[in-house]
Amino acid sequence: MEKFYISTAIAYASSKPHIGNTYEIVLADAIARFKRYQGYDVYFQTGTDEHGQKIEEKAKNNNVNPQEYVDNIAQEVKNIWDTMNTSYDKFVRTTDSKHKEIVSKIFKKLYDQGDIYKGKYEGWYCTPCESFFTENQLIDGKCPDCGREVSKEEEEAYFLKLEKYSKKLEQYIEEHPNFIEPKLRKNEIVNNFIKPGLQDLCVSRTSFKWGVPVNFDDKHVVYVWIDALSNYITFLGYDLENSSKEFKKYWPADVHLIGKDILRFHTIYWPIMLMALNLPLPKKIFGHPWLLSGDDKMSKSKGNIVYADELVNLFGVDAVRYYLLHEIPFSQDGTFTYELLIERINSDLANVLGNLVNRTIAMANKYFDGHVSNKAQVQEIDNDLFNTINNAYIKTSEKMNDLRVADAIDEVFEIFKRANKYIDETTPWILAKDPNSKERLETVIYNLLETIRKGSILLEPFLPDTSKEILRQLNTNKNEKVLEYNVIEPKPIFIRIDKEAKLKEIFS
RNA sequence: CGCGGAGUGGAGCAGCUUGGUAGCUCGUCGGGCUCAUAACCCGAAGGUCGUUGGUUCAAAUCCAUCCUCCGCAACCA
Repeated sequence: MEKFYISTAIAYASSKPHIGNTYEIVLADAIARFKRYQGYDVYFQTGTDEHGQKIEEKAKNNNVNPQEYVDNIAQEVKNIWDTMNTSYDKFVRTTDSKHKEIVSKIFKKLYDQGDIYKGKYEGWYCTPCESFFTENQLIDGKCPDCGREVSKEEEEAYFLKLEKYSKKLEQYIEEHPNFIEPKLRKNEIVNNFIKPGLQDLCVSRTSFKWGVPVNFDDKHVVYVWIDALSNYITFLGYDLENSSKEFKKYWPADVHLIGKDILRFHTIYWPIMLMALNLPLPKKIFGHPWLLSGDDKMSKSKGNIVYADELVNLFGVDAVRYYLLHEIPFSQDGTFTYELLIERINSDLANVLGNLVNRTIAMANKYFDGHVSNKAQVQEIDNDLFNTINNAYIKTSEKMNDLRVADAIDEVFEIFKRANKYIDETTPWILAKDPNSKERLETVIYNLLETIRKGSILLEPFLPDTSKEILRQLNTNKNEKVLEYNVIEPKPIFIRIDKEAKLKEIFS
């Protein structure tokens, strides 16, 4: 069986993730589920990034030790991931002892072979704040935090030789046009960083303690990104000499799904680390766009943060999943508003899908007491329905292969739209009035039930609960063709929402 | 002149690589139907495709200029 390894970036455990951060795990989940459905042996990894200065500070401000702080946030992250019904195989945390051990080993190995060397880091130091700043971080030449004078200082630090691998990386990117996607992100990276020339990266810190110690020089801790990026291999069982079977099976990753803001780390530092370790590079780094709140980036200072669990309480998991998966374009930022969410729920989920299932099952009950079998009274008019179903699988697969998830969902919904039209074309309520049309009527209802069954199976990667609920009402379990249906009483899957009333409720 | 992207009917987007009647979803309006969640089906209105110029028999699509918005510009993650 062919393997497929997909990862999300590990969430930084400094605060609770908002709906934009949650987008990534849901997107990855849809891809992972679809690959499983296609028969791949999928490994899906996510987790939290728990070291670094920010976390140390946050913990201090909250009067807890850093470990307690990240334990708490990691649990919150996991809860949200679970609330979103995501099917990750492993939830990793960088404070894991085995992970830290391997990171230390990696650091030491790179040092021993000369890819990491000890040098001097020069920067502007603010004594009261005990922090270093770069030239362009300064505001009017003063400390950006407190506004006081800064002085030029040097400190010892370890550096990773990026320059050494620069040409090799550039060549790799050019030879693998799908390595960085979307394409515009590739241009940003190549033009802004690689072509002008890479400077060696400072990969140790002495200004704080919360990290993986450099085991041969304990004043230093390993730069969090070295630590964080390693998660993709350490938790799979990578070790310098004795890597696990899982590692050998699943590495290299097929897709690292990440936010566009951390592309630099994944397309420059990470590949170079891997080259230095003599490991193959991941096949694809996909930098997805952001979900904006209205027209603005979500941020605490703007007070426009929306959380996934709040939305789930208001609208249900699959409505939120649908919105995230369907409304964000491939390479441009998407927008979140309650108005748009409610409109999508009403028009797509309630009207097109929910109502279709409801009316079909209602007819099966009304005309046949729920017992419907294939009477095979097929007519010319049925063929277009059958074609739509067959094409939907092909088109959905194509879109998913390109990671165009929003377009893929549309292809699934083509099935449900076509089915609604089929009802109008075949007019079952008229057939029901003529006893001679009984078998044709049963064939029509049967065709509809089969269409809905197939559509809901294809829908599973995107809306797993909804898929399950539809199959429950059809009273069948899954995959192979059903010869005789015994449906139960229909129950609305998505209720239409009164937009004005709901908005009033939310904002009051 | 740092690099790159976007500007298409009321809203959100596709089309631009390989020029040739401008497309999708939602919304609006009209009609149909009644199995169903005021749902479903059909039809219509609505766009000089940011500006100006060029290439061409022909440009949303190629070239140039300008305007507006946005992303990236390295050691916080």
